[in-house]
Amino acid sequence: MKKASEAFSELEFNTLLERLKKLTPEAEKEAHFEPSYKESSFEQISTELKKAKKVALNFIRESDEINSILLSFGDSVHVLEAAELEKIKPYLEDKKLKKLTFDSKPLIFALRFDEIRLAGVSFDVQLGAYLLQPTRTNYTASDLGFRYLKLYIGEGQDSFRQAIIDCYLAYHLEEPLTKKLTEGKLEKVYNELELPLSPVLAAMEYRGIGINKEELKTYSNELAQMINKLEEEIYRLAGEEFNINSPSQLSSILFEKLKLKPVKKTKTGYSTDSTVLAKLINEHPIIENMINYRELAKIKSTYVDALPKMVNPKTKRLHTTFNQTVTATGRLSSSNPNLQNIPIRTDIGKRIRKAFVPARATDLLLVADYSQIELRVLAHLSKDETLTKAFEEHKDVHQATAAEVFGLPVNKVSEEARRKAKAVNFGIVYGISSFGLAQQLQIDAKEAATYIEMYFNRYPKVKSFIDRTVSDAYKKEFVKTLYGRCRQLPELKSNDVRIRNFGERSAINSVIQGSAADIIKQAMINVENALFTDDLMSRMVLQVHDELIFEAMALEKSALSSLVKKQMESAYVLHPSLEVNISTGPNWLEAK
DNA sequence: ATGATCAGCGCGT
DNA sequence: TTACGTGCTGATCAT
Repeated sequence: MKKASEAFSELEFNTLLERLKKLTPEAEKEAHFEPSYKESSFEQISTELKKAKKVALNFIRESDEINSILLSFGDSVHVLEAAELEKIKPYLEDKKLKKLTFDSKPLIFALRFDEIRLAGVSFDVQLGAYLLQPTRTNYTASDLGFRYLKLYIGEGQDSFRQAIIDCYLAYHLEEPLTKKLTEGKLEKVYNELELPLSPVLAAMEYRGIGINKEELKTYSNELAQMINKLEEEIYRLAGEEFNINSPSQLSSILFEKLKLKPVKKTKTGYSTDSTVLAKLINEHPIIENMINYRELAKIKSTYVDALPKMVNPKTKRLHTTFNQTVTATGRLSSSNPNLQNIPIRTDIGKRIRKAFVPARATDLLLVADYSQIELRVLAHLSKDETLTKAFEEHKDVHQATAAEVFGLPVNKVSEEARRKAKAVNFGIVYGISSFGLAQQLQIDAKEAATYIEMYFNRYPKVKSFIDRTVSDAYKKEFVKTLYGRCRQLPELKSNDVRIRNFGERSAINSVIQGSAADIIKQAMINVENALFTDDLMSRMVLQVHDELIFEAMALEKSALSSLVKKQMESAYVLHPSLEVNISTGPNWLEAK
């Protein structure tokens, strides 16, 4: 049983592991690990605290409030009442006393309410475990305790016991995890990127971003009316009422009742997604209404109605959570609410962005975005002269690609050709196949294959970079980014060619996307430091993969612009160099 | 009835 | 079936 569980874990077959756990009878979970703890007062631990070089730290919290303070010097976990926080404050703020944590960001966040700035966090179990295995879905005490300390820790502990265990693990996982990080040459990305980024993210979350609730409320009513009209029209054209939001009900209306020709299948029936609807647009008038309905319903339910509910009543602002241990590539993710997927493409969606505003109407939002960071990273890593030169000469890269691939002079590149070249560029970054490109461009696979062939003809070093990356990945079963961030690729060992192909695409994309993620993380740390050094009041509030959004004090607009541009462009010395565009406005729409 | 989970879908970079 | 995410609604199943 133990062996099998370990093997699955090793291969990161997460779902299999989960299933295995469910099958484990209670009896096999014997030898539960029981951490010892004792209720202590500040006086009882003050001597040890004074002489300590490091201490594991955790809190027991209820909503935003700290109930108990947990400290460990290695043996038993001390549980102190929250009332002792004031006495411990100087130790928490002392950067020379190393804090070992299980998950530092919530601790930093919790302390902010008591106006304590946690300093000296030298170890974070979650960040370390993530860098070692970025494709795992979670990093529980139970999994990590077993993996690195061979402890049997039951899942589903009550919150008190869990907090004690986490504190214990924060102390005792430091050595084995640090050793593994060193072995994997992950110290740089750990110490210089993830660890210092964590308090920056905490500050951004804490600050939040302003949103105009009333504007969204008005918009919700407008959308409701428009949706209502479309609904009636759809019912009329269908000849009956049905749940338009149900793909299965819609499918039977379109493909059974109205006898439209199915375009593609899903696991459970015929697809009704937007590409299918687009192909059916001339077959029946109901389709156009459906397309419009889908767009409005999506915007209303996901944004217009959802966001106002998430405004913090105390701060009147939206506070996202930036997840630092979720993505396979090293990107951040954002949740509750997700502020990394706010609409921008359509006019319907743009009104959402307009509702994102600074705290004071006199202030501004400033958006700083990296221009083509992923393609620049590709040029840098591949050292392809043609691609590098395009950036150095400040060309429109998609237009330049079109000129190369289609053999046209730049001024003869049509919108159509540029659009195709743009899809090819995206395809390269994602790890291309002619089938995928064909589907994207709605052309046949043969034509797509010639585009790809021509691309590699004109950018031979991109081709050799991709080949090198893939063959390296097969050899090592992992790939690394600019900063040494690692992604394991067990898919490359699969006997299934589709799974191996996925592994190959992941290899290419992870290096490029992950390196870009490294760079913007470095930039965030540097920008944050520079804001303090220059004593600016403006603050970074959001990150959306290749852009940073700031709340800019009106008087600081120009100082902030130059600071941000300078810090972002110098975050990493790339060849071709990094380029950042900056714009400002009274809301997020007008700052783009 | 209520909650958990999956499928389908579509928003962003 | 070109990468990486979050989250909505509806359907289904367990409680």
